[in-house]
Amino acid sequence: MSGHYEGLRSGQLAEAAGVNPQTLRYYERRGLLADPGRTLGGHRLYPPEAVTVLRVIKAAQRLGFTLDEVADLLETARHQRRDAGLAERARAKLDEIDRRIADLAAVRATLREAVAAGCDDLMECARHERCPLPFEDATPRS
Amino acid sequence: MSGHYEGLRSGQLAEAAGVNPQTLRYYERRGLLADPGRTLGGHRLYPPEAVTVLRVIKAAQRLGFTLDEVADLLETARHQRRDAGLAERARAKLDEIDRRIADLAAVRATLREAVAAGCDDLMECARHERCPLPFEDATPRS
DNA sequence: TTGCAAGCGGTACCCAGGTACGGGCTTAGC
DNA sequence: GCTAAGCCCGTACCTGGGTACCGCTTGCAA
Repeated sequence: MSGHYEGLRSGQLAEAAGVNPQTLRYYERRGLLADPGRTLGGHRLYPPEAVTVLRVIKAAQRLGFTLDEVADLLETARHQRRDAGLAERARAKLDEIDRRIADLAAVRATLREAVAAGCDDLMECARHERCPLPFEDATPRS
Repeated sequence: MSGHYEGLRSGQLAEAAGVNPQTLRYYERRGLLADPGRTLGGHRLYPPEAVTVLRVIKAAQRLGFTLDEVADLLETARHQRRDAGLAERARAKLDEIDRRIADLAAVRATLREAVAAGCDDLMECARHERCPLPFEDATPRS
């Protein structure tokens, strides 16, 4: 019964989840982590499930969701709403990622052409026509 | 002979190149744009070639080069050095882009699996095993 | 009981690539 | 000569995802 509390201190949670302790406070401010309980002295005391929440956050980040999107996803999950669950947002994110891949593929093609054409000096290429580099203004496209 | 100067004022150059006038000063600070001449009153006066330089910068950015890399590329071009021309850096950038595409493709595959598996709630998935989402810690891989 | 690590809140800083603001000058046209 | 627009410089702000520093308080064990 040594007067210590149940749960994890911020340092322990940070350690367990592999993040910086400061990041916990940051996530709390951003609404990703619910306000934890406190000891009498005001130190944070997290329930063990917090480790899972952090792992979920990191997994979602790896899938390309921003912290705002993750906060939203968690909020939806907490309130059992069905308005736009993970599946739908995952589909939207898939489209986004497909677009990013397409953009990168276009850039890759251009770079390949530049290498193939033997471009070796940007300014030179810009002057002497017939260089594959896209000097004309960007097509906004969005 | 109305007493006005030859060349472009910053507003004209910005307009011609499709950038914000503030961006010109920013590029100057970053070493991408050489210090232009000045009028007697201290206003910048750019040679017409500056438009080309700006187009080159924008083209290189579109190809995924950072401003520091572009500054380097232009510096190399100006001094006629052969130490690591555009071609070599373009090849390095190609590899970088290939890696980014591969990362995105992996994320895409995971998202597809999650959608296919019918995941609709992050926290639920994290608890009930057999969800394809990568909750285990990231493989650093770099 | 006392010593010291760990945690507290608030604020500032980091990266890139810009953009905005404000007070005061210059320039161009009439 | 006058006026309006344009430009000067310095500085602060923005996004996104954190990280660091500070002086002070708590927790806990020897």
